[in-house]
Amino acid sequence: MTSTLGFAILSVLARGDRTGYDLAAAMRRPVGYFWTAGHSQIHAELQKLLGAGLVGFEAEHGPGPRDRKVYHLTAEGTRALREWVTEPPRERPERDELVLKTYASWLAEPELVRRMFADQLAAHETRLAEYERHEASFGGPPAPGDPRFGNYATLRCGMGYERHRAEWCRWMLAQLGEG
Amino acid sequence: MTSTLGFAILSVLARGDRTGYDLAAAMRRPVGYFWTAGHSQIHAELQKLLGAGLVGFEAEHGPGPRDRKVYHLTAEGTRALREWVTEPPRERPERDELVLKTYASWLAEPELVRRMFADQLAAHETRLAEYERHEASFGGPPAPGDPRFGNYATLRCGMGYERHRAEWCRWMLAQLGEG
DNA sequence: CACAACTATGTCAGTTCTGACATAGTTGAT
DNA sequence: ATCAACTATGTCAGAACTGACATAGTTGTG
Repeated sequence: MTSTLGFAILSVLARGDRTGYDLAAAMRRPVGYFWTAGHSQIHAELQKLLGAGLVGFEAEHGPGPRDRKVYHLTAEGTRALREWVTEPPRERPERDELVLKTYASWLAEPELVRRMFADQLAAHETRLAEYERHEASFGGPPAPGDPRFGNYATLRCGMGYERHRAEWCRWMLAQLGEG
Repeated sequence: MTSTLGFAILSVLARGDRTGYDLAAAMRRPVGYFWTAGHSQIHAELQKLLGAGLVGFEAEHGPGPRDRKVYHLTAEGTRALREWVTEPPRERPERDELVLKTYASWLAEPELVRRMFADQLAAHETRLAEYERHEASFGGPPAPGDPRFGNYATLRCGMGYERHRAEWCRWMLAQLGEG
């Protein structure tokens, strides 16, 4: 019944109480690397989670025309999240615009395709360097019971992904003939 | 104006004329590896492409209560597709349920997490073996102007992806402590 | 002091996407 | 002969998602 977005929100809330605004910020970074949502969607989903009793909030007088609401997991929310975590994931990433373009790339001018992949390669290398700097700041993997383990493990996945993508881009450039 | 799904359809049609049914089959395999759509969405999108003049069709008497319609690219459709191919892709995959679960995995029983990753690893190894068998059937990379190049290049991407994922699963299992 | 950026909430219209429902002829296996 | 699977089209309700609009106090910079 609860959507994956709902569990994404619960995952962030499990690390500490947040406002909807803070949740939206987390949905950009670091959660945005593997799940995204705009703030309008988050406010709507919070209403559903509230209705299902998985989260609660405390209101305080805040900036803007409305109360500031700090959301927290309920006991039931924690239980639901814990159960969801180890259920086999149904979906693997199934939409990838670059791969779709590649599927149709035989139609296009090779030089333009080459440029697109060169740009992609540069972007992947930049991102990998960022991730590596970020990884260094951890100073080794946290224990699997530590919330930081989640961040570290997803970062490692991101690093592997960037390496795989960069390698594929290099392979594509070799196929297309350099320059 | 045309959605990415529209271009996915045009990409399939560029390889030969198809019915909506055939397009839906292609959207499962092989296009489904990087872009998915149900047949209801495909019929709706075909109406839009028709309205935009990017595709046309020829009707013939067919099974079922309605005519069978064989769709084809128009000259304008080919032009639009060719232009789209080398425009920089805006999106990279941004929803990955397994990674989201990993982000919250510190909450769960390590043994259950371990099992989930062992299952994932097995699935990736199976898929990689399938892809490798498929790759062997190509007998080397087609030239970049050949439609089969699109299939081959996306398959290579899939192989790299499965390898990267399997490696990450193995790393996770090592972190969690084997069995 | 002015102005920008940030904090913080929400609505709303429109698009996309999913899954179920509906219909009906052809083909192949037992 | 019967039955299942396949070919082939489409609708529809509802959920998910995007991007714009709306409001307004606080904080920091020049």
